[in-house]
Amino acid sequence: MDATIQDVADRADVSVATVSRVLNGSDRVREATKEEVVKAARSLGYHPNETARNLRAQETRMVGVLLPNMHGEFFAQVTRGLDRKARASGHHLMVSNSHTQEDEAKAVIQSLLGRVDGLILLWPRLSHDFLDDLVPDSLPVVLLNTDRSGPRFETLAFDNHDGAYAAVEHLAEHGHERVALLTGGPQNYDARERRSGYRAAVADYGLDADPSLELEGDFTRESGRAAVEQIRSLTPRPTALFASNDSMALGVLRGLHEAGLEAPDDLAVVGFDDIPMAHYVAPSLTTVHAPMQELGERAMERLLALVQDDASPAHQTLHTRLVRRESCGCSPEP
Amino acid sequence: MDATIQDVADRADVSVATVSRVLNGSDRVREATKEEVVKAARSLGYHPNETARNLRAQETRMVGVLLPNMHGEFFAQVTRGLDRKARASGHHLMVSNSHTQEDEAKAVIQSLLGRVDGLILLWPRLSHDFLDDLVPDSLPVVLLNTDRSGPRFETLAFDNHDGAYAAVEHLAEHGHERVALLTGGPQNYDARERRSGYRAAVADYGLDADPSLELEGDFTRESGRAAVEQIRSLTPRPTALFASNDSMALGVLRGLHEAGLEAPDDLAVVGFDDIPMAHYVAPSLTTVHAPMQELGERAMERLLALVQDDASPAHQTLHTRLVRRESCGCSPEP
DNA sequence: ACCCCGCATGTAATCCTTTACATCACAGAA
DNA sequence: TTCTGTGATGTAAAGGATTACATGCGGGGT
Repeated sequence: MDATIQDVADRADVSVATVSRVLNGSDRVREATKEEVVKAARSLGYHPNETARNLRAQETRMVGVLLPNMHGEFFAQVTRGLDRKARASGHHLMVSNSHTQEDEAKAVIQSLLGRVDGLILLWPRLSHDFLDDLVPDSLPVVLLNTDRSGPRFETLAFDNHDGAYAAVEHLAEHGHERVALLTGGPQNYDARERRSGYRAAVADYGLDADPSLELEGDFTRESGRAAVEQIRSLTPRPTALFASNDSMALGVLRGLHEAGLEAPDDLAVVGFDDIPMAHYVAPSLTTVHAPMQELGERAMERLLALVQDDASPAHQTLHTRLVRRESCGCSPEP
Repeated sequence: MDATIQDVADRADVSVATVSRVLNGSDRVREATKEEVVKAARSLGYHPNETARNLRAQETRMVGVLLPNMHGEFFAQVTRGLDRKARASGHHLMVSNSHTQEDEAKAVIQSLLGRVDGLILLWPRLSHDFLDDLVPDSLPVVLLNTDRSGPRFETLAFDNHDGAYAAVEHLAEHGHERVALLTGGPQNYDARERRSGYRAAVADYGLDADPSLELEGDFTRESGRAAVEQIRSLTPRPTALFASNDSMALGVLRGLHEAGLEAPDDLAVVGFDDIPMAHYVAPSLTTVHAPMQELGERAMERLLALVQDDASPAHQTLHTRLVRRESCGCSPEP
């Protein structure tokens, strides 16, 4: 058994209150006593039991984070932002990824419920009502990249519509008239918003509005790769493609390579997210930069404000911007 | 304030003991009482305070995980494995990534100390002694990809030496005689082991043992990209390269592309890790498969065994195997 | 008719820390 | 000398859940 504060008190021949005072606030305690206590604690290898502390303080300084199991790099970036901010204010992250089923996610949230001071959920197909009766009113929640309806939860999302619009606009400026879309599935919030940006740009620039140009993907690399087959079978063949995220765009580049084709000559490609890998493929990927790390940082900032009762739930949007590289036909930016 | 077990007991007109019994073991309790309690709990939106539970049970069912801030995809894979196993046995992950400084890591471990049942550290430059007096004896620890010396901590690592050997061997079989090495830095355990595998193969196959063929990298994509410059300035120029991880290998592919060169014709490239992206670049990357997710799963399994006192610290190695794709000059496996 | 046993439930100790309040000793003032 | 104020330290009550042990009630055996 680990040493308790009582053991330290005994060893230093003082009461537990004095030990606690020395170890925390260093209230007025006589210098000699202080030294005695510190010595005793060290010699016993004493570490305060955080659980008891948490129980007493009625806060855990822990934040629950729920992530979907896709999005390798995307996920890593967001987590980094979360962790940075959390640590800066002495909080810890309890992460849970790889939940696919709704009931599984439900179980995870349930099990997190009594242990965390707040919750950050990245869960693109979330329905609000569902959360409403799962989470107690007293628990602050920040939702990332999801529908911003309810007044109860804070939300934070990328400017998906404008980003997608800019991507398609750029392809139109390159002279493309048949621009395909690779979606991220009908359920996903980001995917729906990006599709609406695509459609708006198609309409505004008078591009070919053929519904068969909208191909269904699921945000995985593999679905991007598989889409190449479909694209080649379209007549007339599209000359450009907007993929709703970078993973799929990279899959498309791979698919093209396997078919002996190449971007941008055979198909101009633009992605969304600007994951680090977008730099490093050949040709490098033109994409819409989404500030993933900033998303994490802002989310944590806001959550901690909510926890400390310094704020009430709001709804923010993070701006995106197009990054021109090779896959659209530009020469890369410096 | 959230409802407590006492509130539920009052509402259901029973004692806290009965409530606890109903909510947990469902000991022998009269059916009618049970229903009454459940109803009361539901109507109050009661969730047990996990902190109190943890204090009483003397365990938190939480595991601390410390990761370096590099290795985007690598990290994600390992975490996935950890999470899977943890959740399967009702445990939670407290992760901390992006620690770079040693004292920062120290602080993180300190702050984790009273809150977790065990620790999993992925920390390639770790020195054992350092941990020895930081972590109390009673806390189980699993070290990943690090030096396997002490008897106190469990360790788990890839078979780096054999994997690297197989990679260089394969390049030799392709007929290459000047095979360069891109290292992961002198401090890093994985990097050192992989270098020793490279050297062994170079010796066994009578390849050019020129020390200037060993280039220093740091496991980042950028260092791979930068290495291309150096490789081109070597005389005679190496015809093949073994990069100590996939991130750097991908950087090399990118660097080649920028220089108007291409693998495998201008330089055959083999990596290490087999991150998912290795499939998806063009040309696809021949690499040594390291079972990252399995590493995570095994680590968690072992840690939980240690926590439950079902085991004593051991030292395991996970086998690696070469995956032939395009960047070495092979045609890809089916 | 009496006793005992078992089932359903209650009482209270315990986990470890923090902290409001109590106490004690001593110095300086009257 | 006695009283008071102050600084250092101790005592004990939370905080919320689990659980060993205690209690009380009713039915079955003799």
